[in-house]
Amino acid sequence: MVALRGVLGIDEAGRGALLGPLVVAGVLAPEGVDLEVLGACDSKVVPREKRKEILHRIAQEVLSVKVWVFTAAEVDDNSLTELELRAMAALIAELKPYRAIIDSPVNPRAIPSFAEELRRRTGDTGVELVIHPKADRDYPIVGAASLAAKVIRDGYVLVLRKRYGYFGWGYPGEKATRDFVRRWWVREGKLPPICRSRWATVGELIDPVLTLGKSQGTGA
DNA sequence: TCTAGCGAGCTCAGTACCAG
DNA sequence: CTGGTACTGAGCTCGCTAGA
Repeated sequence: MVALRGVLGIDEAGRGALLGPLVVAGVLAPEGVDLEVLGACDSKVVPREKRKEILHRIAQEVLSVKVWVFTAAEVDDNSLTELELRAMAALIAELKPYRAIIDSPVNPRAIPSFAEELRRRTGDTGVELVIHPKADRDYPIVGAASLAAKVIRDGYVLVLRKRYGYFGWGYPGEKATRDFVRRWWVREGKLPPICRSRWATVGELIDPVLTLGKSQGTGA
């Protein structure tokens, strides 16, 4: 296979979610392609229903769009940073970009050690690593990856809803998500298989007595 | 009515600091 | 030197408000 050298943007979706997968996406494009014109930007400012349409346009102009999906069980067994390192190293190894621009998943002070570890894992690919906080906002190629990750995660969520029932988008702040976990716990006596059991929120949801005790203790 | 902007509240991980 | 804790900052979405 002939390597198509280009710029790779990497971003993830679902990091803070309680239910559903963590998705890491990479978009490889030739340098010079104006993805901003196509709508590539920080996915947080794009309405959910428009993301798919923009991604479709972007996909027609880039060399490759790849995603890695980690289940809730995998998130339970590994740190989020470890999983992201794994996906990023695999994306770089497979797509062989000359430059990879990554939305930093770690504290700015931790970027040097994160970059060193990623470089160790990518070996002698010669890739230039650019790790930047809020890169999805500042680099259209990372914005495109951000959109891809969110669209793919949304797709997974829709499939999971069909199988397990409605649970919102899986974030702790959503009532639907919390209600779903509570109901499942009451009905099944265990956590749903799509739930990240080590999240602190889970303990509060399935142990209302403890939570009540805590709220009573801190109140009044 | 729709969209954009901002803040709130949730998560985790890395670093710095302090006590033993 | 080691281990625990606090702080900081990254991610995520939702909900409210203002303006077009």
